[in-house]
Formats: sequence, C-alpha cells, structure tokens
Amino acid sequence: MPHVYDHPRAALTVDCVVFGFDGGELQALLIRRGLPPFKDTWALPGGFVRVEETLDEAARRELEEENGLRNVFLEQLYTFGSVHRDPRERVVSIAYFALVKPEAVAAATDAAEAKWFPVSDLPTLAFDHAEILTTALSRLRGKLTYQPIGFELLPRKFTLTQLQRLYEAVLGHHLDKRNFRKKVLSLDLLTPLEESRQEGPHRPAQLFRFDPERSDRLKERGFLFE
Amino acid sequence: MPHVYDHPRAALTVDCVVFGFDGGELQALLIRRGLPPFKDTWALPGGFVRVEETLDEAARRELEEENGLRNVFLEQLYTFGSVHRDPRERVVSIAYFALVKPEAVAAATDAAEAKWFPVSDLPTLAFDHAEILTTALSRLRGKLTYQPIGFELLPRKFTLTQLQRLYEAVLGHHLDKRNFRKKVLSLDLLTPLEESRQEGPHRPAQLFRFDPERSDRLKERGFLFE
DNA sequence: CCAAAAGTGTTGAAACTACACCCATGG
DNA sequence: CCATGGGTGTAGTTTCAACACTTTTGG
Repeated sequence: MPHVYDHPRAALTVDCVVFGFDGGELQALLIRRGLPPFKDTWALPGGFVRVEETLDEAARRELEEENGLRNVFLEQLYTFGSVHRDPRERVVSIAYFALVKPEAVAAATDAAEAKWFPVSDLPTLAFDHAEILTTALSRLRGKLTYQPIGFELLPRKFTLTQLQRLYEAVLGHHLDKRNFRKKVLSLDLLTPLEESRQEGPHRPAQLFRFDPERSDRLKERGFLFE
Repeated sequence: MPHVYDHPRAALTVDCVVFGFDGGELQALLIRRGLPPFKDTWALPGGFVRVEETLDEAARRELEEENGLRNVFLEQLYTFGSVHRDPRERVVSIAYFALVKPEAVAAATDAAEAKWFPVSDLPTLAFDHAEILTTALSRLRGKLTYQPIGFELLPRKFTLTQLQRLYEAVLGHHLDKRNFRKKVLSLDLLTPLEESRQEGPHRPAQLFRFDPERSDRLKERGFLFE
C-alpha cells in the first residue's frame, strides 16, 4: 500500500505484559532479547505491527510465535509514545496485558529464552518495559476489584482458597476467609462441581468453575472488592 | 531520522473526544472536515503525530491548533487499529478524551468549522469516530463514578446543584438531592466560598471550588457514586 | 490421634436509600 | 404574596468488618 499521507512515520509495535499465577506469587513472562538494542536484556514479548493486521491480531500473533500461547485473556492496556523509548528511532508501542491459566504456563516456558519471574523480583528490563509492567500491574489490581477476571489466572476447576490466594497475591494484603467466601458466592458466578480436590492430609476442598453466562449479567454493573 | 526498522508502516494519528457541559446536556466538540476522505462530514478533532513529539503533545497541539483549547484535562483513551478505519491506507489512531470548562467552551466554538453537539443528538461521523465517541462516553461515565473529575467540566466556582446536574446528565438518571449533597460533602473535596450565586427569583446558592490538594489523598483509593 | 486445611454464623458499625418541608430571594 | 430553586434530617435496610471453632482427611 502506498503512503497516501506522506511524512516521516513512527514504527509501531505491540508489547504484552503476560501474567500468570502459580498458587503463590503473581508472575510475569519475559523474553531475553537476542538482538540489539538491549541485547541479552529481559523484555516484554512483542514485536512490530504489520500493515495488514489489527493491533489485537498483532498481539495474539506475537504471543503465539514467541511463547506458544493461544486463547489467552487479552486486553489493550495503554499506548506508550515517548520520543526516545527506543534509542534508535521513534517507536510507538501499544501495550497489552494478558492473563494465562496455569494449564498454559508450562507451554509458555518451553519457548526459547522465555521465563516467568515473580513480579516482586523482576530483572532490569529493556526500553520502558518496567514502566509498562507497572502500569499493567496497577490495571490488573484495579480490574480485579470490580470485574470478574481472576478466573483467567486459575485452572478451569479451582477451590475458593485458590481464588483467595490469587486475590491476596495481586492486591498485596490478606483477606478474611469467611467474608471472602460470602462475597464471592453472593455474586453467583461460580458453579460447584461434583468432584472435590484433596492434595494432602486434610479435608478435601469443594471445586468450582466459573460460569461465564452468569457473569455477563454482572459484567456491566460490576461489583466491588476491597 | 532514517528508518532503522524497515517495513511498511501505518500512519499514526491522535483523535480527541472533547466533552463540555452547558448546564443541561453533555456536549461533544466536532469539526467539519474540509478535505477528503469524508469531506464535509463531522469528525473528531485530531491529526497526525509528528516524529519528534509525544502522543500527549500531539493531542494538545491539535486541540490548540484546531480549537484554540489550552490547559484542558486530557487523558489517553484507547488506540484504534482496525485495518480499514481509513479507506485510503492503514492509519492507527490513539484516541484521547478531554474535558473542558465552560470558560473555554466559547473559545472552542470560535474555531472555524468547529461545533458543539449534544451527545444525545450527534450527526453522522467520519471514519470510526462514532465508535471512539461511544468508548469515550462510557469511560467518562465510569470515571465519574469513582474519581473526582466532574469539576473539570464546571466553572471554577460552582454550586452543588450544578454539580448534580452534571452527574445526572452524564450518568443518565436522577439523583436524590439530599443524598447527593451528603455524599459529595463527605468526600471533603470542596471549599465553600464567601460569595453566593443568585440568578433568579429564589434563594441564592452557596458557591464552592474544587480543592485539588485534598483530592490527591482520595485519588488513589477512589470513592463511589451510583 | 495428630496435623493440616476446609468450612461455617453472628454481631456491631457504617453506609445507603427513600422521603417532605421550610428558606431566601426577585418580581 | 407568589413562584422558584436552595437547603436540611431521620428511620429502616443493607452492606461490611471483625472474629473462633468444628470438620474431614491422610499419615
């Protein structure tokens, strides 16, 4: 396609902040750069946007190519356009954040030079990726408190304790067990399953799955956690 | 600057959804296009991003150039990247939303081919600008309920009734007068002024101004309106 | 029988909703 | 004195926070 609007142009990239949860800490997926600039530095997965694909498509393509990730929860985060983000020329980046279920975490790690890091202990990042990651984290915290997206970080079947651990890890403080369960169950988003989970010398826990249909009703008005 | 990363590139624009409030209805500022594509159609103010300016700078520059607007509340909204948004070639647009105080509304209208429209009665818009505007509206509604930004649409000195009318116009439903005043005042963001306003055969109203210092404390934790 | 996590209810405080009348002013 | 919008308080309900013990299982 010719350039109808003729002027110098910024290059366009997408960068993805990919969150995962291992049951203990919130993790972010990073890739070690093989090329300059910032060769050998850890960076967010991402790459250039092609002229014939949408931004969402570019983000999904990069996640699949670089990390073998498919069908993840993906949402546009913010667009970063400082003039010298990239030391070589003007590059504007549309940042996304993605939530991946534990089932997919292993696949992601197989990818060459990809690794999960706890968000509390990140390496130095290339470009302005530290800022992007911080933005993503606060967006995740915000969304978690008023939209039902926590389930995107848990296995399809999960226990209330797992869900609570996730909230605690992301929000950064303890929650009262009884109040948490009351609140979550009152939202009427979870379907209890027949099975139960037992993984140790203690009473087995009830398993639930998230019910997206019920969720649709709530999605708009939202709810509120502390 | 040469293109270090060599590949076909999308053009980059910013588009601004500019909201104003006349005391009755929420208004949006539009510009009639003088050039194709969509010549003579109404569109959001905006234009191309230059390689040596940030995205925020581009948005502010366009608002000033096209509408004579300065010092407005401005926030990045979302980036729109459908492949054929612009019929001629690939153009990705970073959308912003702006809130302007009535003092500045007149200036904006003076600009050639610029006009305020009530959001309830908009003309057909160029490109995907209708979608952008809808997105901005729902963002505005969302933010109004948990962040103190309503003041950006009111004169520096305003009455509680004006503030309530604004909330009602944006949220689209009536609010209880007594409950509204209780809630707003309990947030402790407003400083009552000595003066009072009287513009009719009735008791004059107390004027307030918004106190940004007090607001900083709240900004993070947020509050909640219905 | 011990250790470990699952599960469950109540009470007091705070916030929210609904609701109706008097006040100050200009004409 | 009338019309207009400004201003105020309370009671019932709902939501929220704090808090401790019993249950089920494996070893």
